[in-house]
Amino acid sequence: MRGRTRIAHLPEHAGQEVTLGGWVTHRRSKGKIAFLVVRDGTGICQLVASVKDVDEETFARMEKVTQESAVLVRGTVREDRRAPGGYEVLVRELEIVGPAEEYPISPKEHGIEFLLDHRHLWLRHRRPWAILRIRHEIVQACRDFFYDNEFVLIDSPILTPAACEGTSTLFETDYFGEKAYLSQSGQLYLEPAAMAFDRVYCFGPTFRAEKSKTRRHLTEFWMIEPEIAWAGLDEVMELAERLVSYVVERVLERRRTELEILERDVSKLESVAPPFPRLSYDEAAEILLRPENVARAKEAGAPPFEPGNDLGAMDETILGELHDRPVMIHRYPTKVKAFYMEPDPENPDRALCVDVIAPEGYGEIIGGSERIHDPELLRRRIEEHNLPEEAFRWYMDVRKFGGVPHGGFGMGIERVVAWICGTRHIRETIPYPRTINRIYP
RNA sequence: UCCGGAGUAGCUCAGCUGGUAGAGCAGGUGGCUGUUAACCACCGGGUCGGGGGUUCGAGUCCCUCCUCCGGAGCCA
Repeated sequence: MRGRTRIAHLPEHAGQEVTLGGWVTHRRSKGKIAFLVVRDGTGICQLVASVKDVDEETFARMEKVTQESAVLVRGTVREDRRAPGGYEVLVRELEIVGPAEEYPISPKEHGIEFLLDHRHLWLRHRRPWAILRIRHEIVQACRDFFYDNEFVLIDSPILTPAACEGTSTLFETDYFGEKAYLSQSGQLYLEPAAMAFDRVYCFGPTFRAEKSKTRRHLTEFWMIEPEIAWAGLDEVMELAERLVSYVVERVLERRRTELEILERDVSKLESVAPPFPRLSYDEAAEILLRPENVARAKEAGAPPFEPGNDLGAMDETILGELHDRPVMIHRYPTKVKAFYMEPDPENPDRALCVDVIAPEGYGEIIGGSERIHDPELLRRRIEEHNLPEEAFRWYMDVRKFGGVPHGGFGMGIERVVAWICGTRHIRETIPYPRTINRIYP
């Protein structure tokens, strides 16, 4: 609507008459004076009307308008420290554009199931507002980072003919009579593109039919995946720490208000800067096997760490707590990792891979590796993993036609948002979460 | 899939050793000239998750199924 002032810009209009459009969040009437708090997506603003300043009908509307009704207001902006945000609008005219029925989300507490059932309305509230604006900043920061570092955006397909890392966790769908699967990673498509563009990345939704029921899992989540030609594990790790540090810095710089709404302890984020501590799997294993850490895991009821196995949630928490910034764990046992990871030439039982573990128990946010570039080794691995060779023919071509060392990683956006926002559960970090038992709204 | 917990008003919950349903918020009506999740008074609101059983009597005890929550594994 032309001439509408948005609430975020009210301070620039102090003393002037403005038109606001917004939704009513609270109504407080007090006899001959009435207060309305409205929200317009950019901020919140208190409206005030006194019975002697407005006509009878306008005052009656102030007192009657229901929560979440859409209103259009004309009035004068005034600085007043009693108003939330420091500015309020003295109402002259109030039009109820879209009246609201009885609104289900009341100002008191609600359970998570109820809120998720009403996610489409819950989005209007402060906490989702803050989290999703930080998500927006994180995504934009990633895009800026890759642009500034000369990465080319190569989006990967979502409908795919075969698995990247095994078929058990794929969503299957029909593709004109053939089986197709929703993508669980863009990586296989990025590797060929890295040979064409040098540095590439993709960013899109990925789908995993894992029956995970934890606060770190979604069945549909967004992943940002860079891939670089001529890169080894060290370059992959450097890129990861630079990206994560840049993202955190951007949020601290531009989303202070949102972090305050979430009551995030920002001192925990301010220490995030390169270099991140690097720990080999074997060094991590040594730490996890110390008596105090074994006892700690036992106390929490977590399964004990077994050397040679992947790290569990508790193991990641213990390792993450040792540092004030994300920790990078590299060179996991080859057998617990994906088929395409390059073995360490110094110890082929270890893969040239890295997981980045966020602090404060938020767990793995990045998984990456150097990729196998020798065609014969890759062929053997595909065979060992019982993967259909035919489906990987084009992937083999990356090695057959000028194979070079290359590597990259995937970063789960929602986990990064959860960590930076300090939200306990990942389902709040995406507008419409998809979990094992939720596909509504 | 496994382990633990919970389903009672629109929402969040209380309801003891079995005796026939309650509070706050939300909604409605009225009052109040600076409220801040405003306040005060009054009013309406329930197949106690479904099914079965024990009992004179079940929200409460037993069996069973369903749903959700927390955690594990798997992963980003």
